Amino acid sequence: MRVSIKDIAKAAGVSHPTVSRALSDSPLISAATKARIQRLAQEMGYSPNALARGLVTRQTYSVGVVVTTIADPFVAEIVQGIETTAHDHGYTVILCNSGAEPQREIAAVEMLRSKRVDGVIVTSSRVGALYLEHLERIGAPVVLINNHNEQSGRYTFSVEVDNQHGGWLATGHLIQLGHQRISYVTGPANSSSDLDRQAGYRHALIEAGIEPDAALIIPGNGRPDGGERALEILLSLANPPTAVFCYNDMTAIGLIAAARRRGISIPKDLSVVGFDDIVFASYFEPPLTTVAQPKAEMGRLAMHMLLSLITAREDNGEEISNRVVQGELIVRASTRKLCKRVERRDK
Amino acid sequence: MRVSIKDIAKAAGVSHPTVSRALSDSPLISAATKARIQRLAQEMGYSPNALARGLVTRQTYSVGVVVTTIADPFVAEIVQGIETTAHDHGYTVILCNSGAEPQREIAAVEMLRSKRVDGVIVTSSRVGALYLEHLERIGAPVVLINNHNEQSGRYTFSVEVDNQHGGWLATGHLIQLGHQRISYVTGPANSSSDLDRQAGYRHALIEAGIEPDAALIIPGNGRPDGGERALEILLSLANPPTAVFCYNDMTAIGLIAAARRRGISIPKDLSVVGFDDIVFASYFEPPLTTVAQPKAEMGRLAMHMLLSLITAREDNGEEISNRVVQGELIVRASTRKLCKRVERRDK
DNA sequence: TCATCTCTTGCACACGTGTGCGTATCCATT
DNA sequence: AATGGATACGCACACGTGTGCAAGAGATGA
Repeated sequence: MRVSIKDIAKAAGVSHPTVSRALSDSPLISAATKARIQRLAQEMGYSPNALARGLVTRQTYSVGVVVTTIADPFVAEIVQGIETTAHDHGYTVILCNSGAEPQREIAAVEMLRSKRVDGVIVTSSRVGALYLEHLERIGAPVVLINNHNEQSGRYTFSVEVDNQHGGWLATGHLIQLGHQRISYVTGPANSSSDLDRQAGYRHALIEAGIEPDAALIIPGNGRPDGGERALEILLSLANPPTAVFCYNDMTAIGLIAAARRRGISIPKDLSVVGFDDIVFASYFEPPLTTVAQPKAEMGRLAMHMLLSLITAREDNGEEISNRVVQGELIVRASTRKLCKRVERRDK
Repeated sequence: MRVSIKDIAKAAGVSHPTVSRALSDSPLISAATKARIQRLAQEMGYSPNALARGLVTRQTYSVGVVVTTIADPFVAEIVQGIETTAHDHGYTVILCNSGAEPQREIAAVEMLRSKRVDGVIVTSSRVGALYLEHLERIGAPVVLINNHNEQSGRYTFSVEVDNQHGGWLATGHLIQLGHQRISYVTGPANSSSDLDRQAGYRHALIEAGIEPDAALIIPGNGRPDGGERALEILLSLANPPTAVFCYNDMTAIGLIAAARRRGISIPKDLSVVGFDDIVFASYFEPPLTTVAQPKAEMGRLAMHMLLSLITAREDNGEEISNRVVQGELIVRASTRKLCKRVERRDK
């Protein structure tokens, strides 16, 4: 049978409030009985009931983390950062895979609400207006990762990478290597991160005096198969590019695999840049040039922000604002200088 | 303010037990009031308090999942399987990274005990006797993944891949390709999975009439850097092997990267087999031949087993036993037939 | 008409913990 | 010796929910 503070109270010949106070190290209890009760609790194998405690204190010390799928290594690294920070502050993580199905997302949110989590971190790729409304109903602060939300509510904030700057870095790197015709392979449709990376790409081109060519924007989907298809489209172009910037590393990997099958050498015939710097980026052949997102760091930041929001509800809130972190260009071997090939300038 | 069943009771002009029964669809309540109360609950935005419910029913519908690190894509895929199955049965997953630090593991277990989880799944690489004892103290059933535990307790069982058979498959494949000198690069020290894979390796060699050579067993650590170092050792051998079976894919990747730097061609000069079939195995160059573990499936199985154990506590338990699943050899391009090279037979 | 039975609802308690407030004890001060 | 204050502890209630049991209201049969 499970031992409660009442059992300890009976064993020690005191009342249960005394035990409660002794275990929480209250100054109201004499040092002698405090020590006696603590030893007793230890001996009897007492474990405080977090449910009962949460019921009365209205604090559960647990946070919900909603992801599309934890099997995505990019997501997993973020969650790693979240969990570690949460643990260090005595918080517990409840994991929810939404699988990008709205119905499942709703169910997850309802569950978190029911469990009375102290806060929520969401790293689904897109967050519809309807979903955000549900999120607000939890009645707990919410932090979004890589989800730009225009009107951050009273208690919802976000941590995100500077996608535009990242796109600018990647494209600028290719330009500096001498490339003029540079493709962009898009990510999932309508994602704000895709649009921002693309904006950075355009910005870098214009800055260098290169006219952006709509034909060089090739649709992808953020997954390897999207990259594979993109390469085929790219090759069918009348005037194919000498370099390509991909929405993310997964896309780049697919594209490179397809290129290898077609006998196209990377980076000799085509330079490729990715985005994210997933775990294996340096182990691919060729090692992938990419824009690194500080994934674990972003998880840490999000959790810290959430902790601030949680405690800010009691204290009058210190000012918290959305946080934007910078990606970092990591040059490996999938890009190289454009040289000694006849450069075909259109128009 | 949060709405409780008492608030609904007041609004409906009934007592709170009536509301409780109406919402749980009890046959004791008339259809009319049941409908009225359910509609009222909907309107008032009622969300049941899982804490209070768990306190009285002694069921929390949440399970703890302890992993070394969720950032390991292999682990993440297992957790994906666990979470999906848990969700489908109305259960919630509490995630704990142990980071392989014993102190952290203990803390995690204590936290899970405090939260009164209904069960626990552990997929840390090694589980010491002391740790298992702590685990038992949770007072909830435990399922271990890829952790062979000799004496499974009253409520602890396991799901694991057949490591010995997997090692036999990998080595057999190399033998069939004509290789005679085959190395094995070990995993983390003293892990039972490593010993079992090595046993399968020896078994396949002996079966084929090849004398196992202790010099060909090279220490690794389960990570890429271990594989890189292994390659150097391997090259320094007087009579180097023509093929190598690595403890896992991470090791193989490191080994292949090191080989590339040394100008050694895979699979022309050296055939390489991995283990696990991590997500990117097919995207590496060359695509990796490996023994696939059904990761998501193992997660599913473990969760199903846990559900059985949980419900079996009330019903008299149906018989549950440890489960062993078979890996599958996946032949890609990192291995190939040994041919037309002078074969050096020792002794 | 009265007893019995079914249907519906309320009362009271329990789960385990935290906390405001009252009170008993003891020591020091006047 | 009486008063004051500090110290240490118990009483009672609250958090939100589930459930055994009693009780009231009708309906039905004798």
